[in-house]
Amino acid sequence: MDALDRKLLDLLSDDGRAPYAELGERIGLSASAVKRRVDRMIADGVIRGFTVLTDPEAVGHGTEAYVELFCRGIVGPAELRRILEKVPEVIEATTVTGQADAMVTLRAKDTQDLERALEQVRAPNQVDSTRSAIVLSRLIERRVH
Amino acid sequence: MDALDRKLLDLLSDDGRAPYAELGERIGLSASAVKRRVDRMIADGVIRGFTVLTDPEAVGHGTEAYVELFCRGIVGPAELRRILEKVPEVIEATTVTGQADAMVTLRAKDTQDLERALEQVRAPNQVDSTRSAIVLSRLIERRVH
DNA sequence: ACTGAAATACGTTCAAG
DNA sequence: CTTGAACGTATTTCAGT
Repeated sequence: MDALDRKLLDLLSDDGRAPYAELGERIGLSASAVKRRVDRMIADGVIRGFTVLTDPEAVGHGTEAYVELFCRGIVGPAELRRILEKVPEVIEATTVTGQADAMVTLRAKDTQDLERALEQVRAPNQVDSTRSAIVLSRLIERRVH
Repeated sequence: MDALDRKLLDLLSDDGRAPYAELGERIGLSASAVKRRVDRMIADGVIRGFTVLTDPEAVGHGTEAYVELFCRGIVGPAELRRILEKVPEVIEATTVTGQADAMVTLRAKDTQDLERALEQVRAPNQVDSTRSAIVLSRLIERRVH
């Protein structure tokens, strides 16, 4: 992970399908040298993969919400994962510091689907309560790889 | 946006660099038909681009936090964006329903850098207070495109 | 560790169905 | 809208530096 690798990640972040020759041109390397570096970063786990970015609205996920989870007693990460895994609208979940036990990001078609998903999250009796913040507008969305 | 388009997005979500021929094989189309669909989704704005996924730890963003922003008086989205734009650790920011005015996601090298970023967010006198939840462990991380 | 060339595979276009 | 063939590029490997 030197400066060239970081530049490569920046360029791939902008265009994950950019040809190696073009990437090499921008950082002063040949296509084969670029491939070697990308391959090494994949092998080292620095690069986890390549993906497509879509417009959530167009794909039917126009409604997003941040939900804090408060659990009854002590609920471990493994148990939390088992609960949240079953809800397809859960696109991200982490345990966090603070009063809440977990922070969950939900994506649904509309507020009705969001409500249904929330009900599923709250259904297990390990979950005591939730605190939701529905996304109104996006201010910033940076691709930090 | 039919069922085949959705399948294509699912496949590209898993591997954004998958060859068209391979994608076509999986959904029962030729490479050129796949290309036409992908091109159309790009033109329609359904596909916003392709990117690389990295291990935040390996890239020097091991510390993440969700921060609620409470503002003094009425602060518009445009002004909020101007404030948060200046802080490179801010990777996502949205206005939300509820008590908080905005939800901000921060990524930093460590807790020290996180603290510095938080200070920058709180510096403008439009920001009254913040409420942070530092990420301890990832439970779920789904690529919903 | 990088380069450049050679071989293979892929992306892209287009006539035809 | 899709196919399949033809053509232009890109990827991939490897010998040489």
